Amino acid sequence: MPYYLRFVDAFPTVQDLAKAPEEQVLKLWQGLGYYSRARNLHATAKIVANNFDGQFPNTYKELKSLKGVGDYTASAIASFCFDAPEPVVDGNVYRVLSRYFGVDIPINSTKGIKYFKELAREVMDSGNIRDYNQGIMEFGAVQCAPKKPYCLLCPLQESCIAVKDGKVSELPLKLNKTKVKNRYFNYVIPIDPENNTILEQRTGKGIWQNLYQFPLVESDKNLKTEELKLLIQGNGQLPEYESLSLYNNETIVHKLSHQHLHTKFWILKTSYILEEGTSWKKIGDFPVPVLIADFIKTFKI
DNA sequence: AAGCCGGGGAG
DNA sequence: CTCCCAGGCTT
Repeated sequence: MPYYLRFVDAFPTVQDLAKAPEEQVLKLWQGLGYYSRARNLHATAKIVANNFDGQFPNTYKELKSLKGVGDYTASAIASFCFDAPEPVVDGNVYRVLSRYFGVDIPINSTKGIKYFKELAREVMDSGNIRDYNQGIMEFGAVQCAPKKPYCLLCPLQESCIAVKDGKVSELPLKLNKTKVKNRYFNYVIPIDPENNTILEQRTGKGIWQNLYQFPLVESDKNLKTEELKLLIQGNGQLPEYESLSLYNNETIVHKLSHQHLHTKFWILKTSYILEEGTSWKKIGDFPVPVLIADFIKTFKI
């Protein structure tokens, strides 16, 4: 709610969002993760403002053509906002349908995605699509929960196949475990005599696209001070240092679903004035990943 | 079809 | 600690 309220306060209309700089959008999104959603939302606002005269399209097909709007979101908007008879299939719906009908097709397989969408369409209440769609999702979230669902007091327990077969805890079936990759991050925080530092924007692919961070030295293992010193020798992006010291004695392990980031923060004191740098007072203006935000919070310059 | 993308909460 | 969670895009 705090994120939502700040967001709509900053961008009351689609035009406001469309004309905002991406940095402001990302700053308001900071901490939520999945930053591509913020970028897609921003891109879609521009399309709606510029190509649709500020009017959201009202059909599933047109909605789905918007960036970041896939099958679920297009169905949700079309049904909630325009009363279109489109069934929503989110994680909750997968759970309710797979259990109630006893379907063990993996929900993340091509076959499963198609099967559950068709099943959802068959059982939906077209004449009351808003309440139906929101109801089945809420039912999945509150009653037919992932763990410890309330089967004993469930109004559907007598006709639920999973209850009958004792397979509630096994459904829905999902394939593919994510394997975790270990990465070793060394953030080097330059501090000059005027308390300037250096922030860089992450570009290209991968995590935290377009967010900011301190100069990063990635390695294939944890580094000792001398090893880092060797690596940053002749590194054009870092100034020569008076001192280089490790800030966190314990390596910080920042865990994403698919990556464990073993992180060390190094304080690099320099006597150069970082003309192109960022004043420490202003670093709060930049959108940064939680890992960086947590460091900034604890570090006293 | 498989992989990638973040962070938080529950137990 | 470990386990679990979602929807869309890219490769």
